[in-house]
Amino acid sequence: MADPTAPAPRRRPTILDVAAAAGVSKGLVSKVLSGSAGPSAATTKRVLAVAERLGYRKDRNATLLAKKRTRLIGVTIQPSNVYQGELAEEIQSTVDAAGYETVLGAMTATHDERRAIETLIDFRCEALLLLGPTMPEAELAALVEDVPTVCVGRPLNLPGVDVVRADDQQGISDVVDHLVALGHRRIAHVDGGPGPISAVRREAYQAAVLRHGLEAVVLPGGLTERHGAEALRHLDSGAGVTAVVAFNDRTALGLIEALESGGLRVPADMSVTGFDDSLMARHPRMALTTVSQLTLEQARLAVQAATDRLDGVHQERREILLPTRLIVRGSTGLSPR
Amino acid sequence: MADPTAPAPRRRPTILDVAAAAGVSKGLVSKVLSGSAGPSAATTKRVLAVAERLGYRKDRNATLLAKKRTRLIGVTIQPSNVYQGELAEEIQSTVDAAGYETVLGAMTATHDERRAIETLIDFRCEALLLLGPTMPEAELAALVEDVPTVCVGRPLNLPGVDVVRADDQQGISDVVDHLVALGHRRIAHVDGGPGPISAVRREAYQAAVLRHGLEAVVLPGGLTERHGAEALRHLDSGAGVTAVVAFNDRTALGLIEALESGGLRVPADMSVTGFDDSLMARHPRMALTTVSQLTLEQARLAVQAATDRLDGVHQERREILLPTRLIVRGSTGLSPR
DNA sequence: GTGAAAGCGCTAACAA
DNA sequence: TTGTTAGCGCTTTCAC
Repeated sequence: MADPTAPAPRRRPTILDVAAAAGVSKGLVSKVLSGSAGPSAATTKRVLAVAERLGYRKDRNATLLAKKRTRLIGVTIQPSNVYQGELAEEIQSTVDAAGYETVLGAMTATHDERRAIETLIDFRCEALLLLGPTMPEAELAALVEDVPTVCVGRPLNLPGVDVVRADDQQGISDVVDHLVALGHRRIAHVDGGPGPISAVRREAYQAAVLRHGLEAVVLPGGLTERHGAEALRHLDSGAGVTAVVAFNDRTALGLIEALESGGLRVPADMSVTGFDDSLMARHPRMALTTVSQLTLEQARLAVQAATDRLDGVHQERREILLPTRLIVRGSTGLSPR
Repeated sequence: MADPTAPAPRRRPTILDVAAAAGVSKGLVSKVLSGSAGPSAATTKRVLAVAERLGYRKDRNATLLAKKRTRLIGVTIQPSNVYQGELAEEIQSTVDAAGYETVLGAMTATHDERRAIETLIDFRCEALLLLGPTMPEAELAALVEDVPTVCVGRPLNLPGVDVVRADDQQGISDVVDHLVALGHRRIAHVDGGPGPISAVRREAYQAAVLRHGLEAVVLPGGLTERHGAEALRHLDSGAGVTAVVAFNDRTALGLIEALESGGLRVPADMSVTGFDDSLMARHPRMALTTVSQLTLEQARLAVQAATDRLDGVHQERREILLPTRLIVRGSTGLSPR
């Protein structure tokens, strides 16, 4: 019951179709389409017109297979993470400008970091940008052994892997100085849980309070509002704490929520600080004192590090620390005692 | 000055290397690696072991080129958009479970929607999931003419394109009903700017106030806090407005910020509502009355629509509207008059 | 300036 | 069960 008037199941045109329609060889078409010098102006024009008319598009898989270099840079990302999203967007633009292309490898519940990285390698990416990788270092080392890799946003000490991240230590140190200047003498820290960034901030906190001759009080925490709220339970053991340095903005906001629902005022009874300078921190109702990172700059430098390696500019391992900036808002005030 | 002890620039092993090392043909290796029934248990074991030892990974480009079907589903995404990130994450999981794979096409400043879609098509994606596409409809129609496409999160009336989105009309209608029940008789709307979703919500607002015999007051706005704040300028022409239905949470929060910095109290002097039920809306300091969408359900249904088409389950165009839920919080209260 | 032909690394149909 | 072979659609020498 075939309908003779129905259009043939339109096979997507190949380079051969274009070549035939333009009356040239496929080799010439390839040269025209990749913009290499050689083809005459007349041929170029004709081929381009035919390709356009046929709605021709190169098959990317075939192209990449045939090419010696792919000029592909793979980026792992957790799509639901706002910071990584912003990073990825800037990375994409920078990579574009550098004459490379990006491939995103999403990490989700069913698709862990290892799989994401493997997929990117399978695409024959020439370099990898890992946004806040969480894999065990040894595994990661084995996985990216043969491909230039840049780790963004967390410390990582692997031979061939460049690192670009914010100077968290400086950021936390500034926060503590700020609180001390306000007269606080008992300053606690809500931890970010396991993970290398938490460790950096925790240690920075400990070093900073020690420097001021104060005692370190570390409360178990995590990355989200819930963890911040729960940290309060550990706080109320009457230790006389008047200020809390939270791991990040979300943790801080969760803590504030819990404090206020318990009848305490911020900052009158308790000062609280965050980290990230997120959108929420900026709203006057929140007015969170926090630390701002140069996110876009991180993206640019990470791409730079990768392309520099690919272009043979540098060989040795690089670790780039970007400055942070303390943003003082209304969640911190003079110590009540 | 070549160092004779330096390892040869390790060429990545191909299927031929594995075949040679295992003493079988590359065809057999291919079968083993793709898990097809045929190879004996002994061969399978041996080949797998060799592949493992050599650190062999299939070249994805070669694989995809050789295969008849790619089982690839392309997803366009604005990485910095939180909702799209959440959607993408759930989409990836669902696609995974359906035996397909996703490819993300990021849209950025240098890489617009057209390019993102073209790239996905170039990968030979079998279907496309467009998250909140913004291209002109006619262009979009021509672009996705030959590939099954699902539009997520905005209305779109194109012959072959399925649509999955929240029932914004219902959501806005509920909001207006809620305000009217609180005694408000003069309710304004801060618009979301150009774009199809704004149109839907604006019209829903107009229909809803009309239904209550009230006058429609539409203020120019946009998607972010800034637009919400600016809307205030248009509001203060003493029109006696006591409640504002903002396009989304961000617009609403910007408006609240501006109102309060002008000395007005929310909701005592003015009730304000948002849309999205974002993280910020939930914080007690914000306590924004808003509308919640079933984001994850949208992701699942969108994937379902795509795979159903690919599996030949349905042919006709589908438009799926998901219910919304009014979340009443502290930003709305009794009308002051 | 243009064409011919040899791959790129894999799959899949067919033979053995 | 295993091997052989012809592509997949493109790039890239190397002649002409």
